[in-house]
Amino acid sequence: MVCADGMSWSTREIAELAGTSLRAVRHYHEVGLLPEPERRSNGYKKYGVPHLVRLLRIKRLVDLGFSLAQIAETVDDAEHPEHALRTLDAELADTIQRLQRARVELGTLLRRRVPADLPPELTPVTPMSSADRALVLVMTRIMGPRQLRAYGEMIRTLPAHPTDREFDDLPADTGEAARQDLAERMAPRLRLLRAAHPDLDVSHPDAPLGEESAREILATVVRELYNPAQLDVLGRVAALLSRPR
Amino acid sequence: MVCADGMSWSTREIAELAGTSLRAVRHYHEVGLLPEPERRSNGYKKYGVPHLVRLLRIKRLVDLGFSLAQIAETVDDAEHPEHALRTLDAELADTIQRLQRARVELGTLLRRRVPADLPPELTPVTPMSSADRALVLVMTRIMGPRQLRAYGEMIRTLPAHPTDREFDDLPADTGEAARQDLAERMAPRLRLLRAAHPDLDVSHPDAPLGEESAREILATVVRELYNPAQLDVLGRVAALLSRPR
DNA sequence: TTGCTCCTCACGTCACGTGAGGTGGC
DNA sequence: TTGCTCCTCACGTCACGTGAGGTGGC
Repeated sequence: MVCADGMSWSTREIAELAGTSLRAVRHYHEVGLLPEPERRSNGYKKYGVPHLVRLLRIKRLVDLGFSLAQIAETVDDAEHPEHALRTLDAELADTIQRLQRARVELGTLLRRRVPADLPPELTPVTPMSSADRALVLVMTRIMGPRQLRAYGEMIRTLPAHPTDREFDDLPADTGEAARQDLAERMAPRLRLLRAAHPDLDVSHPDAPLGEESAREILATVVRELYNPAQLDVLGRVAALLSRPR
Repeated sequence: MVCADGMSWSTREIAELAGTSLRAVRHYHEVGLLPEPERRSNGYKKYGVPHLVRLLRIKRLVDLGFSLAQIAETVDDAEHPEHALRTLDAELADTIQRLQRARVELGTLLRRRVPADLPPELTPVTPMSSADRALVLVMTRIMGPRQLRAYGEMIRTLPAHPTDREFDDLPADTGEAARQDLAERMAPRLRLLRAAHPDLDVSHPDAPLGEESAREILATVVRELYNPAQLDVLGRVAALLSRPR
């Protein structure tokens, strides 16, 4: 490939020289970013110095994070593309923030060894039933930011209580006496929790959906996540809580 | 949409509830991540609570950065997918590093208001000719890390010199006397630069390509970037430098 | 003849976006 | 009849990756 007055390169060679792939070079031809060079008599492409320089310029801008469309606009005017640089910088800053937030969550999930389907700030110290996890997941879309904060605070600080397991494992055909008994043992604790977290009140018009539909959705979800006995207990607890003690 | 025993949602509704797009929901059907719900009599899809919960789970994992293929593998087993979490975390860390490096470069480019086609560590304080810029770009691929460091150090600390512009603007038909004169005025400075940056020596077998091809490529590029008079001056300078003074 | 490199289609990837064209209930 | 929502194809996006099938010089 060495001639008297210089050198020329094959597609593979120029790709390797520039540190990109064969296909990338061809792709830059296809989109018109890099002109096709002359051919040898056998049809092989014959790249020269100008192609190498342009390819290196393209690669540099690609590595910085520019799209090929942006490169096509900026690579030719020698002036300093300040606006493009600032825009890209802002986009990168955004992306980095998103990824870092994700990493913070991943780190918390790994440290606490909890299931990955809930955000850590809504995950209690003690394990949850899958119904409870599903409910929390729905809550993240139903509640407004203020309610969610209160909800998270409650969940994270929730101490284990004997009635938790009892409720989670309640058979669908539990008798009325046992249901009433469980409700009466759950009520005082829930009363305390509500008093400790006043922002939890659903009537705060904080929600993104409006109170009406939020209530409706919540009711539907609860009805499908828990069995009849559990639903009955929840009803009894609500009745106990609505009566001033 | 409210029935006696609960609620069901249209595709648009469930998408909005979950905070994703209509098309995303349909895409999850297509790839088998989300089962299709039953239809109403008119063929409309009728989503229930299980769909909502699954969709929320998918969205959560997508937001964390998992691919749909990974989600398909992990969303079903309730156990803590530690390996997947660690792998993703490492990938995110890598990506963040890359983006941050790009931002550092962008910041330098913006502060120094220099053309974007060169890495800042190889950009001098004084403006360069486009031929010089092209040469530097090629050097980044020809030199090894050690040489590049020396080269960058030299370029960044390079003080302006009257012969710079004179060389850049040298007409192709410059007479011999003027060429010799310019070469003699350039030589002392280049001798000093070489002495100050010993690692610049091309015979360091530091390069990724091997010394032989590096020399060849460099020669070709130089021959195409500068005009005959400039090349002649470079030859005369080299001759002067090779003679001990 | 056997490898090796080069060439040109052309479809695949990933996670959807974006119409096109048609139906159903008010 | 007019809007509105829903439906199903099916092609487009972005920056290439990945063969498939053929040629040319040693």
